[in-house]
Amino acid sequence: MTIDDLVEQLRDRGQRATTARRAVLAELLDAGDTHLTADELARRIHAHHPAIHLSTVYRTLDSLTTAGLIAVARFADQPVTYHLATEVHHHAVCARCGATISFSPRVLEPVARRLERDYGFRADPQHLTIQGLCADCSARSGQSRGS
Amino acid sequence: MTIDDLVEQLRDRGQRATTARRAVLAELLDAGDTHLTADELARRIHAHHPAIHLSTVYRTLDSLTTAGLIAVARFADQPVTYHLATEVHHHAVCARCGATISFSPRVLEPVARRLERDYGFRADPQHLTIQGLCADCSARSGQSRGS
DNA sequence: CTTGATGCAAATGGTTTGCATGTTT
DNA sequence: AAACATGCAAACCATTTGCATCAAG
Repeated sequence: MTIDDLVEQLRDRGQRATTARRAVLAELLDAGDTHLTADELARRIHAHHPAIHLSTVYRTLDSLTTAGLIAVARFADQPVTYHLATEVHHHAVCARCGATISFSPRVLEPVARRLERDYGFRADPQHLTIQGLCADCSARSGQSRGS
Repeated sequence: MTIDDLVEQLRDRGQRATTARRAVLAELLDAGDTHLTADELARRIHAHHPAIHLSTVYRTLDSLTTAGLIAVARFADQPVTYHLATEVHHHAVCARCGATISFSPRVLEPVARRLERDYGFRADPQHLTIQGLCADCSARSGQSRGS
């Protein structure tokens, strides 16, 4: 997966390939698994393109999301984060220490089947976040439970 | 489940039973399944207690959440909503028409088992929202999108 | 009467928007 | 050239906070 691939996809969806969009895609590609907020993206982009404004980053993220190139992830109270949509995944977040685990959509298949069977609902979970306790914290805390 | 029950629970957790808290609990009880935003709550409360300030509602919601009496639900871009924690449930939200289905935590058990087995992660999903298409929209799939 | 909750106003922080200008096609 | 994207500053909206006052235990 290269920036040119992404730019091509962009064009295929009828969107223009501007400097800002290339820059956003480049940074997201560079970030790998890491999810970035609009602000973090803007900061990184500024290193190479000081003129690209935060508001443009927001608009760009919006276009790219609409185009289906990137996906949005929402963690608790934190600002929204973005990542390439190349591979869907979900998160398990430890409520105590904040550790996050990524897991495959396959894990949710039983749920999807159940919702389809019971309600005719066709689940298409884009980015789920499941709370809980990671192995370490759950070992350390025994039965007592935090908020 | 009555307001007095709730107030008792509140006291049990060492929190004070103030007018604001009673009012918030009363409205949430009255709302039933409907999830309310802080603003909606404040508006309703104003009918009986015009002096209760929105910021107090926020603080109250915070206390009640900490006390475990109410739970938070986050829908897409909308402001956070609250509901009584009497019974945990999750939501399937139609990405097209916005229809929501509530489903039981039992549906998620296979996922919880899987996360525990694979990662030692003990899931405690407080309020999940799964996107997808409701039966109706998925039947007439391919149309324009409402809000 | 002590601790904690409230009202108010003002601040915060993430995100959006109007408009004139610049860039992509 | 036409359509669209951008920079900037200002608006927006949900939520939070400092502080003086008030109510619950």
